Amino acid sequence: MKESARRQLLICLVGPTAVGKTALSCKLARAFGGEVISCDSRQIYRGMDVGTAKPTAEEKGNVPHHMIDVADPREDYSAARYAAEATQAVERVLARGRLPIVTGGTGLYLRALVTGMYGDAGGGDAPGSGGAARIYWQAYLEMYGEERLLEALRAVDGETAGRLHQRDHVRVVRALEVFTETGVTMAEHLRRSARRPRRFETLTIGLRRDRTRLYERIDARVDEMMSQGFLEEVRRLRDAGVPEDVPAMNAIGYRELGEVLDGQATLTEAVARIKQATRRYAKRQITWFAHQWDAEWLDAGAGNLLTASTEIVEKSILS
RNA sequence: GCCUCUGUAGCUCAGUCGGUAGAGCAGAGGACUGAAAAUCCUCGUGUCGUUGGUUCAAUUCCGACCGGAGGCA
Repeated sequence: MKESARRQLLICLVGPTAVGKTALSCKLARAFGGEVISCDSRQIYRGMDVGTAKPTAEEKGNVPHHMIDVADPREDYSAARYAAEATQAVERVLARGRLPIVTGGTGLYLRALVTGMYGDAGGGDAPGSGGAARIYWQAYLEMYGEERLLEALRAVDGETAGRLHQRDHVRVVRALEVFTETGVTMAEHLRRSARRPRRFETLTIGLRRDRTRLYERIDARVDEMMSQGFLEEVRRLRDAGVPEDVPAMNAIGYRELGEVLDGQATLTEAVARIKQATRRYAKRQITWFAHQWDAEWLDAGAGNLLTASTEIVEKSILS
């Protein structure tokens, strides 16, 4: 009975970058016999260690981690692929009778794992990325401009066109791509997926931290990354033939340090911009989780963090 | 010491032919379903260096002073 309740339960640990998720996830995993499922769109990639603050062997201790180092930086990863692979990882953990602790700051990936992407369940599969429709609409944008691109979307899916901004090319192109390839509007896909049951029960703990302190931690961590060889890591990836325009290399830090290697920026400038970009990123994460995901929020700076989170987990496991 | 330029938002600056001012960056808030560390949206009151003068009215014109840059000695 307890077994069947547990089968479905995922513990999720979310929050902005540098808030302290890694440390707590390992402690919780030890306390409950759990395994960590990383939910981070950049720790996915092999060879990107320092700059993504991947948990070190020391941090991990004997806690198994999944969904780290599962792709080559040259690959175009996606939320859907994450959902598929992470689901398998979760199921393997559950099959071992252990508790999956999904930890990370990539909201879209968490949603993909827990609720699934649209198109997953009937109604025609949504297209992946890089298909013919994508290329077509991208070319259309080049040729006719963003205004006509949005008009094209309005003609078939006024609802989505109405909520997207003309300049948000990524989303406008995606919405057109979805309709072109499936014959179903994105708005309709979203409606259907909202009706679909969740794939897992979740209990989400959100970590927050005083903004000033969070930003101080970010700044300090970037300095730490630099002293741990972040620049050399970027050089190594380049030398290994990773192109600079792949999604992986568009990650914070990798692009700025790439410019340093190209002689287009000084190291000092780059470090300052990495810190700034990371702070902005943290703010976007805070906003996303605050409005897009239910969580029980705990102050990561509080002394009783482990006890508080342990209590929350225990309560949900037993209920 | 003298001459020239300069002092306006956190920073770099624009501007007001005299009617208390606005850009970029920084910063803040928000959106978000197969690119998400991505992509996109919204938000600009500040002793206009200080102090006198002229004026109905000065950040704007004039003087002095203080700070900064350059030039001549």
